[in-house]
Amino acid sequence: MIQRVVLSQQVKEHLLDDLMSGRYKPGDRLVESQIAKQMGISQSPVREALRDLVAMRFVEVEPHKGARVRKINQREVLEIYPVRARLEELAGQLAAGKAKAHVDELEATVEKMTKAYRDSDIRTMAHWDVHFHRTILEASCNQILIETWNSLMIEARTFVTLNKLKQVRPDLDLVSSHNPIIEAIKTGDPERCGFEMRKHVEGFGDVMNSVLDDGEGVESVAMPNPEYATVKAV
Amino acid sequence: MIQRVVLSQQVKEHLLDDLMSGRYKPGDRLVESQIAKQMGISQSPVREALRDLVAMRFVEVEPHKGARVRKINQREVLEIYPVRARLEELAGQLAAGKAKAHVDELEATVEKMTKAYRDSDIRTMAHWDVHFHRTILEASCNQILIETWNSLMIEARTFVTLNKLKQVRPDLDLVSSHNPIIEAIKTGDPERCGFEMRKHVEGFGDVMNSVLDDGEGVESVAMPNPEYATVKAV
DNA sequence: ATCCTTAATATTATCGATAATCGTTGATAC
DNA sequence: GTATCAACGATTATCGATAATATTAAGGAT
Repeated sequence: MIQRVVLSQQVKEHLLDDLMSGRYKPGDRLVESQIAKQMGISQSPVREALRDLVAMRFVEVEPHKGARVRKINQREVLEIYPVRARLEELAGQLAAGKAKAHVDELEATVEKMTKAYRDSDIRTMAHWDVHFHRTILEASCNQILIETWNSLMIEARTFVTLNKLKQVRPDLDLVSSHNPIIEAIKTGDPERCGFEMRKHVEGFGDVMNSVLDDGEGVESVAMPNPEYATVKAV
Repeated sequence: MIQRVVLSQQVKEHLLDDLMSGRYKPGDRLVESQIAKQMGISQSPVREALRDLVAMRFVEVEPHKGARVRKINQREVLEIYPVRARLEELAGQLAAGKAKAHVDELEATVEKMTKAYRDSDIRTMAHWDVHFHRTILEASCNQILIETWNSLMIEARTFVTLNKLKQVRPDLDLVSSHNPIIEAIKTGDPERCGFEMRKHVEGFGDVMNSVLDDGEGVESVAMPNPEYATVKAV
C-alpha cells in the first residue's frame, strides 16, 4: 500500500470513489474489518475514514451496529433546492462586481457542459455544472458562505439528479439556463445577479419536484416562490 | 470512568464543555495522550472525539502535528450574518403558517432571555436566544435547512458574540428586537415573517460590524443590504 | 406454531504497544 | 554569529489483540 498521505485519508478517498461510482448502494453495510482486510491495512484508519464520511453525510453509523451507506430520500433531494437558492442568491449579489473577471471561464464551463451533455456523459456534466456554481460562490469572497454551500455536497447530489433528469426527461435543456446568469454578471448588477442565480436554482427545484412527484407518492416540498420555470423544454 | 455511552462520545462532550467554558483557549494544543491519561482511558476514543470536533469546526488538526482549538477570526464572525440572514429568512417564510402554534413558547423564550439579560448571565441568554431561532427553524419543516443552520454552530458563536456586545456596548437592547418576529408570526404572512427574520439577523450583523470595526483594524464584511438597523439603543 | 432463553457468531469499541513523523536542541563548520 | 545537520524527545498514525455489544441460530417451554 502507498504511503504518501495518511492512510485514513487514502481510505476515505477510496471509499468516496466507490460511493460516487455506485459500487456501494444506499443501505449497504460498510464493515470496518472487511474493508481493512481488503485494503491490506488495519481497522483504525478505516474507522477514521468512515467517521469522516459520516461528517460528509455520505454514511451513517449507529453505535455498536456499524456504518451503512446513507440513503438520501427524495424529500431531502427536494428540500435542498430552496436552501441552495438562497445561498446562491446571496453569492450572486456579493459576487456581482468581482465575478466579471471570471466571465470567460464561466462561458468556457458552459461550453464543456454542453459537450458532455451531447456525449451523454452525465458525470462530466455534473462536474462542470458544479464548477460553474462554485466559481460564483468563490467570487463572493465569503468563506462561511462557501463552506456552508460545500457542506451541502452539491457535487455528489448533482450527479444523481442529472442522471435522473436525463432518464425521465431527456427533452429538457439543462445547460442553457446558465446563460442568463452570465448575462447578469456582465452587467455587474448585484440584484440581477442574485435574482438570476436564485431563479436558476429554484427552477431546477421545480422540475425535480414535478419529476419525483409523479414518480412515487412523495408530497411536494414547500417552495416559497414557485412562480417561475427556468428550465425550458427544447 | 462511566460506561453508559460510547467513550468517544463522552470525551467529545467533555471537551466541548471545556471549550465552551473557556478552559481551553483558541490556539491551545489538544494532545491526545495527555487527555487520555487525564481521563484514564486510551488514546483511541480521544482521537475519535477530536475528529468529531473538527467536523464541528471547533478544532483543527494538521496531519502529524496534532489538534488545536480553532481560533475563529473576526472576518469569520462577521461573514456569518449574511448567510444566517438568508437561511432564517427562508425559515421564516416556510414557518409562517406552522409557527403560530409556537407563539406562546417564543414569548416565553423572550421572557427567559430578558431575565438572563438582567442577571447579566450571558451564557443563559445565548442559550435562549438560540432556542428562539431554532424554534422557528424547526417549524420550517425543511430538514436540510435545519441541518445547514445547525452546521453554523450558532450556539457557540452566539455566546462569544453576546459576551463581546455586552462588554463594549452595554447600552444596546439585545432582546426586544425579537418581538417584531413574533408579531409577524401572529399575522401568518410568509413574506413578513421572512422579512423580519432577515432584518433581525442583518441588524445584528451591522452592529457587530461596527463594534469590531473600530475595535481592531478589520475591514468590514460585504453586506448586500445594510439599509436598516434593528438593534436599538435604549 | 409462537415465544422466550441461550449459545454461537459477527462486528464494533477500546486497549496497549510500536512505527512514523515533527520540532527542537545542541554540536560542528564556516 | 549564523547555518547545517544529527540525535533526541514529544506526539501522531497505525497496528494487532481483546473486551463489549448486537445479531442470528438453535433449542426448549407453553
